[in-house]
Formats: sequence, C-alpha cells, structure tokens
Amino acid sequence: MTTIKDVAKRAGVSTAVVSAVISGARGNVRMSEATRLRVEHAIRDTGYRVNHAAQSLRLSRSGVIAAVVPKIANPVFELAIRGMHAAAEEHGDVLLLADALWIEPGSHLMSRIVGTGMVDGVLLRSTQWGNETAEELTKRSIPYVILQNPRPDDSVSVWIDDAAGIGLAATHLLGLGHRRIALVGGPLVQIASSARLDGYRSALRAAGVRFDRSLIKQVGYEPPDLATATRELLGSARPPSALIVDNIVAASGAIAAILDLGLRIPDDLSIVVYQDLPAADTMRPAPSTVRMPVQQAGMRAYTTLRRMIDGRRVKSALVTRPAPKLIDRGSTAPYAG
Amino acid sequence: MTTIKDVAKRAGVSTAVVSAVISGARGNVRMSEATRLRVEHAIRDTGYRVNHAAQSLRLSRSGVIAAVVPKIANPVFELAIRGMHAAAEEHGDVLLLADALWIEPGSHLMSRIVGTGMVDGVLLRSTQWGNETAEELTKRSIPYVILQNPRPDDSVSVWIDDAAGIGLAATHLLGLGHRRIALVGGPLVQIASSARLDGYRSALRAAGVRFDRSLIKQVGYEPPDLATATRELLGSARPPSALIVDNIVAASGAIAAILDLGLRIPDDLSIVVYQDLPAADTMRPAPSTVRMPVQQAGMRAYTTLRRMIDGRRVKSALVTRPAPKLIDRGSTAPYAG
DNA sequence: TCGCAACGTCCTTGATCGTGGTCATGCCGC
DNA sequence: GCGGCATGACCACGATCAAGGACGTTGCGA
Repeated sequence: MTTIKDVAKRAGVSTAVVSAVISGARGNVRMSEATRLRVEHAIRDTGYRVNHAAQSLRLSRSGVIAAVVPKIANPVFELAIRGMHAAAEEHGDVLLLADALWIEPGSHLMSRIVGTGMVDGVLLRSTQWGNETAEELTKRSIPYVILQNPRPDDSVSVWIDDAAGIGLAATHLLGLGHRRIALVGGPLVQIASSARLDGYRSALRAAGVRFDRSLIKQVGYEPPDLATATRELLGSARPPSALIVDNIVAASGAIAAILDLGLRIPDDLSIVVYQDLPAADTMRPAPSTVRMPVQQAGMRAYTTLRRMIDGRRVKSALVTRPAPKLIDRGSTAPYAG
Repeated sequence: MTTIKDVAKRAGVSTAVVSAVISGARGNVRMSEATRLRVEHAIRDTGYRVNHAAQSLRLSRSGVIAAVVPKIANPVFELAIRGMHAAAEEHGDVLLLADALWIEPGSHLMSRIVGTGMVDGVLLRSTQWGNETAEELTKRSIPYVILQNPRPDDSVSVWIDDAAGIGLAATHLLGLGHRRIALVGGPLVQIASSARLDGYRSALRAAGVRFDRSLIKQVGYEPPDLATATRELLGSARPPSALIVDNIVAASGAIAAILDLGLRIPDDLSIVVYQDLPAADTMRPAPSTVRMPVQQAGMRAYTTLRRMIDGRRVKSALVTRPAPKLIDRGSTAPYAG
C-alpha cells in the first residue's frame, strides 16, 4: 500500500506538507506553489489514497453515517435513502445502510457500529427497534436524527406532513362528492397515526362531513392485513364509496381485495393512495397518489445530523417543500350516488 | 471515550492483557483465570468497545464488506442482500450497501471505499458500472466476488442457474400443451441472457418444439419496456398462448399491457414469471413464479469473498440448492386453442 | 540436602500501523 | 538582528504483538 510517506519521499518533502496539500492547507503549514504541484503530481503518480483507518483514528471521526430503515427494499424508503445519500455524497460522507431487522438489540451489527467509532452519527427511520436503538445512542452520546414525527423526548426529528398529505387525499375525494371515505392502513403506533388521522378529520370538518370511526382501519403496512381490512370495510352494511390507502407499498393488498370482490376502480370505488412512486404508472389499476417530499426529508435529515456532529445547534424540522401534490391516474371518479 | 488503557488501569494489568482477553488470547500472552475475570469485569463496568479505527489500522483489515447492487429497492436483490448479511453477521463482518448509481466512476463513494482500506472486499452485483469497478478493484488488488454469470476473465463469480430456472418455466408451460411460448424481458447484455435463452431453447428442444426467434424480446428490466414488448408480441399475426416474463420486478409492465389489451389471465394467456417474491401473493393477478436460491447465492458469495480475503483459494460457483421450484398461483392454464 | 541452571507461567514493555497537528529550525530579505 | 515564510522532526491517536522480564518451580549433580 502506498502511504503518505511514499508520496512525501517521491515529492522530496515531508509528510506534513503532503498532508497539508491533501487537506487544502488547513493547518499552519504554508508551501510554495511549486511544492504543491510537485506533491500533487506525486499523489497522482502513486495513486495514493488517504488511509481511512489512520485518518479516523487521528481525527476521531470516520466520515461514515449509518442509516437505519425498517426495510431496505421499501421503495418509499429508497427515496429517502436517495436523498440522504445525495446530501452525504456532497459533503463527503459515506452512508452505511442497515435494515432495522439487522440491528435488533444485541445483534452483531449494532454492537459493531455503536460505540466503536465506526460511524459518526445515525439516521434512524425505524419503528421496530427505534426506541432501544435511540436509548443506546443517547447513552453512548452518538448523534442521531429520527426520520419521523417527533417523539415526546428531546431527540431531534425530521418529518413530513402526513396530516397535510392525507388531508389532500381526503379533500380531493370530498371535492368529487364522496362523503363516506374510508382510511385504511397506516402505522399501528400512536404518534404518527394521530397526525394522519388529524389530517383526515380536518379535511372532513372543513367540508362539513361527520367523522365516522368505523371507516378507519389502522392495521399496519402488511398487504394481507390491508386486504382483510378492505374486505371488512366493503362488506359492511354501509360501505364507503371511496378509499384512502396508506400507503403505496401495501396498497397491493387493498387493491387485490377490491378486485377479488368484483368491484371496478374507479366506477364502483374511488381510491387514492398515500405516497407516490415512479412504479405507480405501471400498476393496474394505476392508483392516483399523493406525492410527498420524501427525498427532501432524507436530505434534510442528513444535513441536520451533519450539523449535530459538527457541534452546531439544531432543531427538529418539518419538511414541507415541495408541497404535497395529488397525482391523478384516474383511480377516482365523481360520486355517483 | 473509554479506551483499552482505561480498562487496563481499572483491572490493574497492562493493555496487552486486555487485548488478549478481548481477542481470546490469540497472541502469545497467557493469563490466570483470576486476571481474565478481573479484566472482563472491568470491560463490563466501563462499557468498553474496541475502537474500530485503531483496530483496522493495526490489523490492516476493517471487517467491512461492500455490497454493490444495481438497485437497492429491488426486492430480488433484497433477498440476495439478506443472504449476504446473514453470512456476514455470522462471521462478524459489517455490510456496506451501495446502489450502483452511487458508485459511478469518479464518484465520491467509489473513491472513499476503494483503496482507502475502508472495506476488505466487495460483492459486486452490478450491470451498470460493473466492468469499470471490477477493473479498479483488480488494479488496487481488492478482493471481490461477482454475483452473476462468470465473465470471460478470471474473476470469481457466484451465480444461479438462470438456464434451469427459465427452463423450468418453459417445461411447465409445455406440459400444459402450450407450443407458442414467448420470452419477454431479461438483460440486454450478452452473457447472462444467453444462459436464459439456452434454458428456454433446451426445454423446447426436449419437447420437440421448434424455436421461433420472433417470440423472444430481450428488452431489459424497465416495466414500460416490457409493456411495449408484450403489446408487440400479443398484437402480432401469430400471438403466443403463453408468456414467460423475466423478471418479477418488471413483470408489472407486462401484466399491465396484457390487461390493457382486455386479455384475461390465465384464460386467454398463461404467464409464468421468473424469480419469486413473498409479495407475489398479493399481486393481481397473482403470477405463478419460479423460485430461485437467491438468498443462498448471497450467502455463498459472501463466504467465497471471505475465503479470498483470508488468502485461501476459491473457485467460481453455481448455486443450485434449493433447486428452482415452480410456485403455482393459477396464472397458467392448459392450452385451449 | 543444597546450589544452580533450566524451564514454564504470567505478565509488561516498547515498537508499530498511517495521519495530522504542533513546534522548532533554517533561510531569506531588510 | 529581526520578522516572516517554508519546511521538517516529532508525537499522539488506540490497539496489537513480538520480545523479554520477573518470579516460581523443577531437575540434576555434587
């Protein structure tokens, strides 16, 4: 392996000068232009790369950020990850992705990345082991940002406006004349779901429609669970004429249930799906969706974490831009009575 | 941060003893049972964790493996990643996941993980920048394993039997009496696609059916491309009665095209999709699929790479167990024409 | 039985990995 | 002789390991 010494020898200078060239002369080391060029030439010739271990050891920072999401293959999280990655790349950090399943308490990965200095901070979008992980991080005083509605404690969060998103879906359907609008899916945990429910209720209230608790099914994100919940809703005495599905990853379950009952979309039932994906275009029926600034939230979460690591003060933040947008793919129709 | 020195001081021994306790006395240092217990106690009391940077620097190995896949959110790759992760976790390694998009030549991530000693090796399942990356790795003599059909060069590969998988799909349809079976999707690059094509042709040959080039559409993995190809096939003068779709992630494109044409599955057209996923159960229509040992291939790729890193001799390997299996979800019917 | 060397056990010391920052030194012009 | 600039020697970062030291035990010959 070529080290900084090899480069120094080749350029005929000391290692301090090479170090200064690499870092853009951040110390008090000055050098002539000629020297700098000679060093840069030597770096190119030898293909020298800074040794990551030595650098982290010396600086006590690794330039690696861990990102923990509940499920890596979830395309909505992929958007968030893409945002985090873009921001990290720009700053020069590397993202260490982990599925929440991998970091269950006591897992090897958890103990390898926490407390060993392997990562400078953690981006946490995890429902599963979120609390245990957050506690562990706090105990070891490792900076972290939670990608989710803020929790009661004083940890830092970055989140998107679920209330506004669900509210937009409801408003769209109300505008088409629907009055019995069901809401199916969504998290089982209390905090986040209440935001979604709030958005739904506010939209109804604004339209002067009475809230009916029986039209709400918060059953989590597993397609089979959504299928069951959807069947129950549609099989009830007074079925809804429209459906808001939270969210797009599990929507296949709801859609399957609808088609299995012989109902047509949007003729017999209008549906709007919360969260948008490029893949929605090739789903059949193609669902109208609400597009949220997920990628932007990922970027914001990273920049917030970066500021924390740099010792600057940060606040939790709600990401509202671009504003939620309804993407119409024709899965909704005016209420036909 | 607590270091090995703190632990040593607390236990009243030198750092070398602590190091020996941690590593299970791999060096030439012996100690009494009492001393070992005292040290272990001190480690527990202080919550000490080995500093990753210092350890990597000293041992010149990081215990981190990079895994590069074309698209992280691809659920088939997720299976492979899960296999890699399980195997890595068992050995004590950490996986650094990267989307191929992130490592385009000259990207920051690429230069950070290659040549800096940040990772001990790379698992490469990448079509996009695969060649450039492989070259770079070879140049820097970083061990890597390619998760794909072997290439002409002498790099190490681990792959699954695409020929057998596609062959199984074809055989199933042939057994139902179909004679005009189309094959749509699949990679655009030559090497892998020929294996798939071989499987298809062998199955036809075994059944005494003539190969018809016009029934093959190798158009890559984008759903819209599959939709177009499927429309062309079904709109031709002599349309197929059955369709093999490669693969499940892009299958939505083909299925959308079929439904858009007003055709019913399996009444008007039988389809089998290559590669299986849990999510296939909630797709509508639910496709019959061919399940491949993808996760096992991921594990095998990791263990192979691990052996390379440890300096042992390895060979490319075809993962055949469990054997490809056809999962019947009712999307195929006997030939009625 | 005693003395001394040889040996074994348990542990410590010090060098080392590659970087980065501090500080001292040398040199130049004035 | 002095200020300022360019440069290089040196040490710390934390963990590991080879070398070796302290101490006790054993073996063996006198």
